[in-house]
Amino acid sequence: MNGKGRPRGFDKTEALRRAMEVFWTRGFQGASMAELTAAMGLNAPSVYAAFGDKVALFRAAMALYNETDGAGIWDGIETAPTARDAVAGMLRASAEAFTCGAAPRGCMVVLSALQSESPHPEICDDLKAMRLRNIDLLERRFERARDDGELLAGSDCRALAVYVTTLQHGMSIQARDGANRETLSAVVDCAMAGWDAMIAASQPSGDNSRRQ
Amino acid sequence: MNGKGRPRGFDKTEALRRAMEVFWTRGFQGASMAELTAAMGLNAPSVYAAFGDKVALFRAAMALYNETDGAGIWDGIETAPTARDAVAGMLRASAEAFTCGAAPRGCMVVLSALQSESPHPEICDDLKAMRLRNIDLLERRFERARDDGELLAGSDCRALAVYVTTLQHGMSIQARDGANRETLSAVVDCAMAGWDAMIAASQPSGDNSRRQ
DNA sequence: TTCCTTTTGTAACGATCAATAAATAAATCC
DNA sequence: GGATTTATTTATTGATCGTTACAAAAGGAA
Repeated sequence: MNGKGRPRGFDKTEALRRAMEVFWTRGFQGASMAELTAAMGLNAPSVYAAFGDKVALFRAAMALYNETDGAGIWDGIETAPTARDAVAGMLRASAEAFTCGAAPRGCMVVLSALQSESPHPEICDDLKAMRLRNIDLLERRFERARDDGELLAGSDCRALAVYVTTLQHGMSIQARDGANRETLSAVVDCAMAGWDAMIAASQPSGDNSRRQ
Repeated sequence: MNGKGRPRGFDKTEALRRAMEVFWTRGFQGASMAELTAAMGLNAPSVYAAFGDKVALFRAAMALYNETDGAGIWDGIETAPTARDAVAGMLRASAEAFTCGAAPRGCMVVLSALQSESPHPEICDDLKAMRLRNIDLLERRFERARDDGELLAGSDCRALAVYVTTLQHGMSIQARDGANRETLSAVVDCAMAGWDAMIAASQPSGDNSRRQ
């Protein structure tokens, strides 16, 4: 059932990689099908036949991103020996990935569809779910570190996880604004310099009333 | 020369405020003139006569944002008694502004035009310039704190300024993802808990070679 | 009143948007 | 070889994009 009919005349993965770069650079809304098909070196019907409509094409490109350029950023969270190493490794991997060669700056998950109330909320919901999953991943790692004694028994693991991802999201914007690898590394250095004091002070939420 | 001709039949500032909310929510690209004019309660020719084209309308809306919802976030940087107070005040003001009433979540400067290579790079450049100006503002405040002895003589003020703005940019994305005021406040608590250790460790850049 | 200026509503402009119909081309299966 | 199936090319679809002619409407100035 496989080799029936005229064979496809292009490399599907390579075409998807080019589409990914366009989505990554311009965002979902900013990438027109005309530009996408041109970058893929195809005519529109070939794209629609191979990937479906624009939303499906973006989802496939997003999946490819997670397998390629986006991989390796969050992979070390579970395997890192300590929570501190997990955070430092993820942030330093981000600093590298966000300023890597000719690839678009910053993270595709953060930058390619932020306007949730768009004609295609599905796309934005997908990306949001990925971001929230990363928070959960960090939170679980911190809970394990709390069980291991690396973090205090009263540590607010959720708050720490949100803090770290907040910084990582901001790094994507800095990268888009032109920050180079040294600048992003300096940001990570700042964060890690404060880490020990941060986890020493982290407490279960409740005294937010002292907000000025 | 003022009262000549037919008087305008709408409140220009009120109409601009409604346009601002649409741009804030949908972004520059995501906001169509059809939706903008509908939200403003006007027909297209009235909008073009009063504000010019879409780019000019966005710039006017951006200026209004800086005077209203966006005001008060960065105002305290120079006047705060210490650099620590400046950072804490700015971040806490952001946490409030990003989760305020019925207003769109997050910061319009960060969220409304991130795709720099768009058909309208001018808009993105404007916002980028605003963000870089905030970094400079923080850097200068930190330099003053260094002269005052609050920061060490060898502190890397630029790196600290980029770190703080990175966190603030990330907070906009968290707000868009649904983070409430307590969550953002907890992020600020984390940052401030690490602040003293961070400024104690901040050194002039140069040993970034120990990046893993 | 009669100009003169500006705003308003209606309707439409060409361009671009995502998506597709129809016809041709190239492979396998019988 | 003939039939079938899939891919490619060309051209086009209706919808929406930002923007604007045009003429009626509403004020001050003569």
